[in-house]
Amino acid sequence: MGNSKKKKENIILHIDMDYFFAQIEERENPQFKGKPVVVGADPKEGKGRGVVSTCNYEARKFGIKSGMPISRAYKLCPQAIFLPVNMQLYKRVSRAVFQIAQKFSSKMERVSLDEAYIDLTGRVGSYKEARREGEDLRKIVFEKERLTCSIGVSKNKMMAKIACELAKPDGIRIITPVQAAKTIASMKVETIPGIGPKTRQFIEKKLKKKDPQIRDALVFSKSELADFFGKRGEEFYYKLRGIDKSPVEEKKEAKSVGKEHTFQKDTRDAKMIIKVFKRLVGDVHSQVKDKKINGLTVVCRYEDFETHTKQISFDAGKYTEEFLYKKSISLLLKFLTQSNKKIRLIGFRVKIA
DNA sequence: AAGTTCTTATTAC
DNA sequence: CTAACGGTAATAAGAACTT
Repeated sequence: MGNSKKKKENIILHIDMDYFFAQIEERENPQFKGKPVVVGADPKEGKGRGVVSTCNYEARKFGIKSGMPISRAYKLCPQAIFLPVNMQLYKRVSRAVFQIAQKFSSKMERVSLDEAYIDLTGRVGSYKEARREGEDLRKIVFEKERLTCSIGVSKNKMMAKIACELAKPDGIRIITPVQAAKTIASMKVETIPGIGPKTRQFIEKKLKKKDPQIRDALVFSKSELADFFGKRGEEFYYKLRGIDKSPVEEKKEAKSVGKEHTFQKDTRDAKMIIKVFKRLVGDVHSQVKDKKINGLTVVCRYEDFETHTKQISFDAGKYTEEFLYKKSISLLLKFLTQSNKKIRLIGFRVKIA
């Protein structure tokens, strides 16, 4: 390759807003600053059923974390400020932030309300320059929105995200290509996107070692990983080595839309269940009424957390709410008939053609 | 036997 | 004293059913 088509060096930036929902609440309510703030379900004196969506660092000092049952968060810190999720507000702020980010490259992939990847390949010529860009972005976001964020820069999406994790909160971290593999070697295998608790447990069994590090998992060959984990296995082989070829691309249209509801108390009250279900169908229908759909799924979680689904397919087309309701209600009723257990959650989802 | 459809498991934010 | 646990979406794998 010693000619004119010298390959441009890939440079990817990952931006992640710090404790996003809670930080916005602090911004809107300065009197919260310095106090523990928890955004999520209503704790209801410790009897609430939801989870923590986001919390600030003061709340984390008490052991509270995202995804934790709100009842547990309440026990850990009953005096915290518990706030409901104000999604409208967070969406508006998210749009403002990423409008700023967009100016740094037209190639941007928003992963969620608070995270995005930006492809700087070709736009900047070096990691030194990329660092300056990142610092710039952080500065502008803070000046315009009074919110802090963290940024990671590296040779691919996965490494940029890991770099960002290391930068948190309110920081920036660059991992150059030569540093990549070595930097992640001592991290837990769950650092790799796609490796969650179940996959980790499987790896633990294979290695006869708990909390395996990435370096430990390097002993597996590509074909071994493929045997263990199928299609994902080959990906893991590369990711464990810091390699990730996935492109930065705009989020595509949703392939399905759904809604779920967890009851305050587990129930078999058909009136109530049907009433809620009807609302779910209506809400989903209003989101997709001008889209062609070709299937639907009904979800039921019983009191013991056992979760089942029933689905039907039909010809792609635009359907009325009544049609969707008629098609789905019979599936829902089967869940009531086929078990005497109380029901914890019901859900309704449609597949977009 | 191949092609859909249905169901569950896992992951991520 | 057991068990704390949302909502939304994607993807993969395998079973079940059709053709």
